[in-house]
Amino acid sequence: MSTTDRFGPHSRGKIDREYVVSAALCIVDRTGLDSLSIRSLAASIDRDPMTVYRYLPTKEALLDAIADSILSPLVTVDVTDADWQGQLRMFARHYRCLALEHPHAVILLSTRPHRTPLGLGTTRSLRSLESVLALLINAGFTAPEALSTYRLLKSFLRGHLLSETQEMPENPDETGDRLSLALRRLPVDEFPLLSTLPPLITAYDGAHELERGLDVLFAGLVRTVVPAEAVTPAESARKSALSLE
Amino acid sequence: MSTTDRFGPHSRGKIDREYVVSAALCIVDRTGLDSLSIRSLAASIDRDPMTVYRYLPTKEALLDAIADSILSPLVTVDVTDADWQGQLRMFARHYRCLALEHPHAVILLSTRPHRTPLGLGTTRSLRSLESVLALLINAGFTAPEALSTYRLLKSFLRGHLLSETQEMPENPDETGDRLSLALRRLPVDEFPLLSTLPPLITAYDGAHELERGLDVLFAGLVRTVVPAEAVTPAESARKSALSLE
DNA sequence: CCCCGTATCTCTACGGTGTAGAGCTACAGC
DNA sequence: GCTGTAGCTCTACACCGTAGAGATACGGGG
Repeated sequence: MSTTDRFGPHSRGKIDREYVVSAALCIVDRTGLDSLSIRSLAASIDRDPMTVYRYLPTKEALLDAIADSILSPLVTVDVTDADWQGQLRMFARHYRCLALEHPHAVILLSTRPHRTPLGLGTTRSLRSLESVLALLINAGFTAPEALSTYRLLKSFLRGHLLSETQEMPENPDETGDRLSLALRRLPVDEFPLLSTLPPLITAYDGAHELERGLDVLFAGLVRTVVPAEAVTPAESARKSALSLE
Repeated sequence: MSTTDRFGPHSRGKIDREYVVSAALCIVDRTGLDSLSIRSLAASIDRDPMTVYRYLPTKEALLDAIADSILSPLVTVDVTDADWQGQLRMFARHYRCLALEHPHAVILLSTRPHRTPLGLGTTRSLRSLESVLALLINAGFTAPEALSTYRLLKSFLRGHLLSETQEMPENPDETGDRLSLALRRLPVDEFPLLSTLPPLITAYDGAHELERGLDVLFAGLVRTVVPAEAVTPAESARKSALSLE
């Protein structure tokens, strides 16, 4: 029984923190957040449970690391672009894309790190905050406005993704049917709208909903904090039409 | 050992679902969500753990019930008021108020019920949805616009409250100090803004942030979906043609 | 009166969890 | 060859959610 006695496909090679975290993310993607335990993770990397603690001090830290790893490819904004709306839109779309690659982990993104002002902690998220602030200030926002706008965008993104992953259960058809059935069964006099609109409610398009939200948000920002014409608004509106995917 | 053998202060009276749920909420408020277990709950009502299952089928159901009970006093909107912005603002403020009474449970509000389209399930939340839809449609929104707007507002509220409870850790002063210290220690060349703005970042006012978000949102809505001064139905019909696909 | 069905609650037990602490194993450098 | 150390494992503990069977008390019909 020497060291290299039994190597699985690739399982007995070198292990590092990143590998452990990605194995954890893999479990979450395949079988849901609830089924991720230190023990199941250890089994998936063919090690003893306690080995995990060589790389992560605690399960909480593991969850934080997962969230961080999902968001790690998040683009940074082009600070020099005068079209701040376009830049923020790209940023938001990219965030959504990254998040939706791991629907079972979205709740981690919206929820972690907890109890840390501005949700910073990793240098990466600091970088994205810094770049958005710079973008907005370059576009004529005051510092408080820029900060507030960043928070507004981030809150909306979090909430939207939470909503979107809730609206999209694993079996869309069946759930949609059950839902519209349930709605139609409501007392018509008490819920005149809900018992009438089910086809509308059932049809949910997350990408479209995000774009619409961004439209409203940017229009509102232009109205309330940047009354001067920063960019040609027609242009950015036109660009919103052809969305990401 | 008769039925009324030992009555604690008030503990051995009648028990019902509502009482159990409120005991659970009490534990969450006092000692955090993590410390709520079926067993700790049972101890707090001086019963055997299994007794809890007389009233709630599962711990998941308990968490849903907690979330529901927090939101249960949520006001319904005055459908006849032409000032939809004012009504929605009141609605949002009330939501925030209710949520912040239970900071440790905010995560439940934003997160449950999971995998249920529109987050409905309880008749109560249906009622609030119905009333907001009616309000907006009365104000001249088309049905799709109204629905989309409801979702937008709800996403923002969720995200905002998540953010706000993260920004407000239990010990504000110490954390604020640590934070601004950490920020000041950043490499100035890489983070010119962040290492300069800490006083701004440290000062966070959730109520103000919410109002600002609502300002932006409403301004944006006026700009993008209700440019004319409301209500003429012909007009809103025309708008619906070009607005939501 | 007893008897019994039912509602309420408890006991016991099972398989799972995160993780503390000590111990094993294999290799690097002297 | 010896030793320090990095990586990993073993054992154990306290706790968790909850299934299933049993206790206990009570209201109503004989």
